[in-house]
Amino acid sequence: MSTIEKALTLLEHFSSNRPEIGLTEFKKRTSIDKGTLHRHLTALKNSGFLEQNYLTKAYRLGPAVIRLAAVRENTVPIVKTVKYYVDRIANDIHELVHAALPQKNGMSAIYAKDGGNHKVRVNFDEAEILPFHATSSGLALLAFHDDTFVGKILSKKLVSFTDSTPTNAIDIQANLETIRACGFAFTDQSYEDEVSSVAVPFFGVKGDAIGTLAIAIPVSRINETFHETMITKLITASTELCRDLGGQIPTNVAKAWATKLEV
Amino acid sequence: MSTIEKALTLLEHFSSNRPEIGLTEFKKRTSIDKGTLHRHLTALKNSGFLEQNYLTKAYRLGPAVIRLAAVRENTVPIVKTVKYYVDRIANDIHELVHAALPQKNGMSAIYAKDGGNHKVRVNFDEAEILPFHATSSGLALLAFHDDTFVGKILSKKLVSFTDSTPTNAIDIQANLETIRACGFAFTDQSYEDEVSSVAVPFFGVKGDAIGTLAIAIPVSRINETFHETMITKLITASTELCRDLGGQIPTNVAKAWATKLEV
DNA sequence: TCCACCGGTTCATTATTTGAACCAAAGTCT
DNA sequence: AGACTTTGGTTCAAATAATGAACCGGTGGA
Repeated sequence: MSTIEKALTLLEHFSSNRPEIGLTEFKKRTSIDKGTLHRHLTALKNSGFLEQNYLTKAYRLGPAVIRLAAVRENTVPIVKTVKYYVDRIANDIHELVHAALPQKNGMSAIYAKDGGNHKVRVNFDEAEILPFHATSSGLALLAFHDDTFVGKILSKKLVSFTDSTPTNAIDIQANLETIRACGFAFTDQSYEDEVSSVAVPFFGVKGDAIGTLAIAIPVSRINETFHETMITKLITASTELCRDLGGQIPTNVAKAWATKLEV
Repeated sequence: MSTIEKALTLLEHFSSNRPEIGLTEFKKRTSIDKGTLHRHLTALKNSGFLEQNYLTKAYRLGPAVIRLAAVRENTVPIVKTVKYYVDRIANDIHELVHAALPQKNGMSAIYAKDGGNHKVRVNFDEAEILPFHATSSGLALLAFHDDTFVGKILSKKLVSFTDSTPTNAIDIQANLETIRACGFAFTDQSYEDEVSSVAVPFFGVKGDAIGTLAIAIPVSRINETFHETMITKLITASTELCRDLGGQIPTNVAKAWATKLEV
């Protein structure tokens, strides 16, 4: 791993929950030498990717990322495009809907909308990293991503979040096979207790999965017909989204989705 | 300069105008060796900061920046806060208003709104880098930034964009002195022909300039009273913005602004 | 006053970065 | 068709930058 990658990996530690991280805390989280860490953090600071809380000396993300995101969104307006469909589904089914993109170690939600007026609702932290193996978003993406990537992810230690988190690579591989066949992923309390979720991938120009649309829902509100409704809504939205983005739905997925919609 | 900083500098070359850059084009723009460039670009790609157009092999910004910007905006909601004031001024004076943050080599607009219904309007490219020495935004920021930073900027070669672009460091230093005294910056066709602009800084917790609010306007529509109106609107907005962000307006600026508002 | 903890720095050792030359593929001109 | 150009990408010895154990100085308790 190059120095550049090592340094950029540090940025992954920031999230809405953990917006500021000090030198010592970084050391605990990474087991990189303090000297090295300091030099990397300083480099990131000099480049505008980090800035320091001048009182606590803790680091937080800097203004450079704002500009880059604006350029990216100007180039490939995924967030804007995805927003329309997430909102539509959320308003339709009154549950928490989100869209996520893959990062190195998991999916990152780029937009979420809770269409619910329920008292019990799924708590959702935007910009958190959702682990690939424990979430429907993650599995839906892996199922349609290249094998080397999947292999890399599944060869790492698979953290257990609940009693139902799948941690056996072989089981997961089998599940991915199922997901490939039916075109969507379903998980039951594998990341958070009492929460189930359904996800479908959406595809880029090469027919590769570039992101996911997903619904998270308290297990108490799931039943057979609602399950079907969610899947139908997701499939329809993803189909339109792929068209908007100029993406290509792989033929076998298109077929699986078509049969699902017919029923 | 560390390897990390060198690599991150590459990201500055992307803008809305130039969303994709190939290896050879990078080489032309940077005079860095092709081998090195390729390794850096690959590292950025591996980290999700870049992705490649699979047909042309050109690089463009990747999905990692979206997540980071979301976290940053969650941590320090500058864009959201600034939007309110930019919109307000734009609707008031019917001209192009924007807010910008400093990057390494210039200001980067984070939000812009054209409140105008004129036929002649200023063309504005969001996420473009506005050079410090040639724009009112840039000068307004430099005037209230630390001297070492200013020195570093002014010691570089100052590119000329129009016949009126100031390229003499001493003249600019003198101008900064004036800006410090009156609390705002004014430029006349120094970056684009036929366009004038006015800018005020806004301040962070330490009383340091962290960004600017600015108005760009075709020279044909400028007159004495409108000039004053613009400055008043900007000063009022920046004062409120600093309050929202928990920023501290340096006492001499506060004084200058107060006298300006009284008139 | 002492001690622990914080961010930050130093410098000899070590490992990575660098870049000139090279390769392969795709396009372009004759 | 064949030569030439331009593209992205790779190689490996030489040059340079990254590394990390030990150290520094300030701060906030006990």
